[in-house]
Amino acid sequence: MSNDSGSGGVQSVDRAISVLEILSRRGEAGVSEVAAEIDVHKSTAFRLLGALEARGLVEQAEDRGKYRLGFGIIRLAGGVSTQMDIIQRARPVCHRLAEEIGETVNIAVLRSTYAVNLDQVRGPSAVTAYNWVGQITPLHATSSGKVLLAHLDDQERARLLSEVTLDGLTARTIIDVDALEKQLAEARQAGFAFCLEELEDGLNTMAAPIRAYHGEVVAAVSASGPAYRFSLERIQEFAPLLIGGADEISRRLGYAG
Amino acid sequence: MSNDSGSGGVQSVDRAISVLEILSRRGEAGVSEVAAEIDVHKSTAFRLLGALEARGLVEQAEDRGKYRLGFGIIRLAGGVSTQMDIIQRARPVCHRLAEEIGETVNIAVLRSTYAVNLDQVRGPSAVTAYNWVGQITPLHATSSGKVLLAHLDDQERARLLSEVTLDGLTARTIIDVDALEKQLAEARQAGFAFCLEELEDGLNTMAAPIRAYHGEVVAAVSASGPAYRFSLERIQEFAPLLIGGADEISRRLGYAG
DNA sequence: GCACCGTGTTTCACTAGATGCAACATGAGA
DNA sequence: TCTCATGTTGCATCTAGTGAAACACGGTGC
Repeated sequence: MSNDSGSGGVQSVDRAISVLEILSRRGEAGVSEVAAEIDVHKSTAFRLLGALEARGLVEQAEDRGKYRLGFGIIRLAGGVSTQMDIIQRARPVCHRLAEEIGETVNIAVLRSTYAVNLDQVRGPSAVTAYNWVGQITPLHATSSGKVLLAHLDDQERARLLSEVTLDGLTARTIIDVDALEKQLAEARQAGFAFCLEELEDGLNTMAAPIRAYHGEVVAAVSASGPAYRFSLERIQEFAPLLIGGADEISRRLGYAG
Repeated sequence: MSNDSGSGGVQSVDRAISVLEILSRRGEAGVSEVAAEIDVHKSTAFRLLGALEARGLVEQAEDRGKYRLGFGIIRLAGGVSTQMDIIQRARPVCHRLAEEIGETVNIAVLRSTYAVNLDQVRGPSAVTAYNWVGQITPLHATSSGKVLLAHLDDQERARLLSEVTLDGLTARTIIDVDALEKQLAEARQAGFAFCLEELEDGLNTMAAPIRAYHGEVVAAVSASGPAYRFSLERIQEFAPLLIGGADEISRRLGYAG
C-alpha cells in the first residue's frame, strides 16, 4: 500500500492532506468515498478523519454522516497574517475597481519564483468563473508577475530571472530576458504592466504595484478580461483607475508616498 | 514516544497539525524550534515539515531557513465555500458598518452548539486587537448566538437549548431558559439582539440576522464595543444601521424579501 | 415487518512506515 | 580558523498505522 510520496515523506500526513483536499473540492464526503479516493481501507480513512476532526480541521455534518472541512482550517489560514492583512485592506478597493473597470480583479504576491493569487473579485462582465485564489502563475507571463519583478532591486531580479525558465505559453509569451527587462523598465516608468495573451490565448491583463509602509512593493493588483473586450486601448484607458486603486490600497497599508 | 492523542488518533497527523498551528501562531519557525515545541527529534520535525511543504501547506522562507504557512492553506480554506462566499459578499458592508458605527464588526454562523466567527472588521475606535475569526462563542451569551438561536424553528431551538449548558460567564449572563427564550422572541420582534456584559465584563454587542435566498437565516452580523462607550442607548441608536447592513448583505446573498 | 445492502465504527495481529541516532553540511559569530 | 547551532541525510530499530474481520445502524425494497 505504498503511496508515491517520493522523497521520504510521511505517508499518513500525505494521506491526511489528501483527505482535506477532497473535502475542499467536494464540500463534503463520507468515509467510504474518502477511502476510495485515496485508495486505503475505510478503517484507515475513518482514523484519518478522526485525527483531523479531533483537531478541528474537519467536522461531521451529523452523527454517522458526511464530513466537511472545519473551522480549524480558517483558524490556520488566519495565521497567514500578512497576506490576510493585505486581503482585508485591499478588498473594498478591489470591489470598486471590479465595478469601475468591469473586469475581474486579483491581488498577487511574489513567492519563490511565482506570483501567487491571494484574493479575487469577479467583475460584473466576467466571462469565466475561474478562481485564481491560491493559484501560482509564472512571473514573466502575467501582469502581476511583471509588476512584482519590475520592483525588485536589480540584483534580486537578476537572480530570479536566472532561476526561472521563460516558458513560451502562447505565441506571444516573452521568452527573451532582454525583451522582458525592457518591458519591466517600461512598467516601472508607466506605473503599471500589462500582458496581451501571454499567459493564455484570449486573456489580457494589467497590474499595478501595491506598496507597504516604506514604499517597498509587497503585492500587485490586477484586472483581467477577454482580449476581444479588454484590448490594449481599454487597458490604457483604465490604467489611471487601476494605479489610483493600487495607490489607495498602498495608503491603507501605511504607505505615505 | 507516545503522543497523547487519546482515542486511536494518527500520531503523525496530530504532529503535522501541531506544526501548522505553531506556524500559524508564530508566523515562522525553524526545524529545531518546531522539534522542541512538539517534543520530537529534529529529523522527525524535518520530515513532517517536508511532507507539509511537498503539498504546499508550508514553505521555506529561504533555503535552509525558517518555515511559514504556505498557500495550500488558503487554497484549502477556499473550499469552505459557503462561508467564504458569505465573507466575500459581506465584507464591503462590514467595512462600512465598522466606519459608521465605529466599533468592531463580525460575521458568525451556527455550528453544532456554538456561534463561530468567520470574519472581522475592526472599527476605528476599537480598544482591543483581539481577533475573533475562527473562535467559537456560546450561543446564549453573544448577540450573534442569540440571533442564530432566535431564527431557528421551534423544534430545533428546543433541541439545541436542551443540549447546551447556559454557563454563567459574568454576573449578567442569562442562564434561565425561559428568560432566554423571552429575549429571543424580543430579538425576532425587534430584528436584532444585544448582549450587555453577558460574555465578558465590559463588553457589549448587538447583532442582526443575515438571510439567504429563501429567507433562512444563515449568519449574523454583529458590532461590539466596550460597555462604557457602546451603551444600550448607543446600541438602540445604531440598530437601524446594523439591520440595514444585515439586509444589504442578505440581498447580496440573493434574498429578495 | 423482515431481509438485504451499504455505510460507519471498532478491535486486533502484523508489518510497513515513522522514528531517533549518528553523522555530515552549512553559515554565523567570536 | 574554530566553535556552535541549525538544517539535512542515511539507516537500523520498533512501534504506530494498517487492513481484515466483525459489528452496529439506517435506508430501501419486497
